[in-house]
Amino acid sequence: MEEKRVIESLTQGKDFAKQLQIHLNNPNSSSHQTQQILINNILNSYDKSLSLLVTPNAIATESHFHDGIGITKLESQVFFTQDSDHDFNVLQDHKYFSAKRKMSSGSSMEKWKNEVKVRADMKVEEGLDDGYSWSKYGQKDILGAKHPRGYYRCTYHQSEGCLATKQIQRTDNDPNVFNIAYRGSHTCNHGTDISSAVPLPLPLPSPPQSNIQQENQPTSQCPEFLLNFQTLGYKPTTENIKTPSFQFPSTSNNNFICPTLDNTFDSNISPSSISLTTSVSAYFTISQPRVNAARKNISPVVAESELNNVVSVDTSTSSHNVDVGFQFGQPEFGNDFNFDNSIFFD
DNA sequence: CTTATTTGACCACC
DNA sequence: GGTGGTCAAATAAG
Repeated sequence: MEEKRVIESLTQGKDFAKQLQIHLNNPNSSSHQTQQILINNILNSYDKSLSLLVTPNAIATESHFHDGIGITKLESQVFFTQDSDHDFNVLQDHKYFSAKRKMSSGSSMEKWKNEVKVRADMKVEEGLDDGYSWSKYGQKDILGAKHPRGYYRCTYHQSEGCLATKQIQRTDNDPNVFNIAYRGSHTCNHGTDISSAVPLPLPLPSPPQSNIQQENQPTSQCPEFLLNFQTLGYKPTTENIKTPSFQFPSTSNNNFICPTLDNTFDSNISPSSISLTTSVSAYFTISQPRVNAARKNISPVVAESELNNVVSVDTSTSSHNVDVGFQFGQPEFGNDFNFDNSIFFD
């Protein structure tokens, strides 16, 4: 397993190097920051490879992140528009929820798998849509927290027995930043299809901005996922999905930078890197399951943990066909995507 | 009318 | 007993 991870990491580094080469050959379409990002990605790929070889134990910890988040990010549907008056940033925090967070029902329940931080410098009530349909079933004031925590479960909890749940809570420091915790696996047929990730078009990065808050910065020891974007004109919960507002935006002036979802690159996405994305318009999504029926040939019925793994894997492997526009190696999941999840269950 | 959300009550764990 | 998570009736929205 370690070998595969090392190979994946090295492959990612290679892919980023290719992207860098492309950018260097097309200076007009590539900013210096973009190139720096790619360089950082390359270096971090090597760092990861080395760490995997030197400290195999780190893999165990790392796997938590693979298990934990992923899908929430990959499935996040984010609409960026340059003409927006809003400034919307997303900080997705790849944290494996610690064992201390237990469910009242006891050990039989899954622990919270991950936490996503979502920054919304606008009136976004809750966190990002993640491609699934959620229904709120409770809200609770949390001790020591300024803002209540919302409890959501999959809309198909009753009809299909889907056990996926998530919690959304504003952070104390910044009400515009949300912590989103996920638990359970989607067993419904309505989850997002990761194979349908919509790649964003070139060209790349617009001038950087520097208004990004740097709280919860990722570290190499605790990979976190960060995204920044502008304008997210939607509310979470089921409306996002039902509303066909998620349409691929005009690409003419849209730039897209999407950090890879693989923790390999989490550490790459430094706040400075993130800032590069703050002025761009972009849209990324894995799919609109109920909208895009063309992808039904690819089973969306994947346990969340699996999807999380897919995220990680695909980021590392799919970078082979990563569009140059994806500065952080945003995977482009093709329909021929083939995921061998066995490597994550070693 | 149907569906989703709100919110106080209830339950389990520590 | 305090706290977090869930339930379910009431309410709101479509």
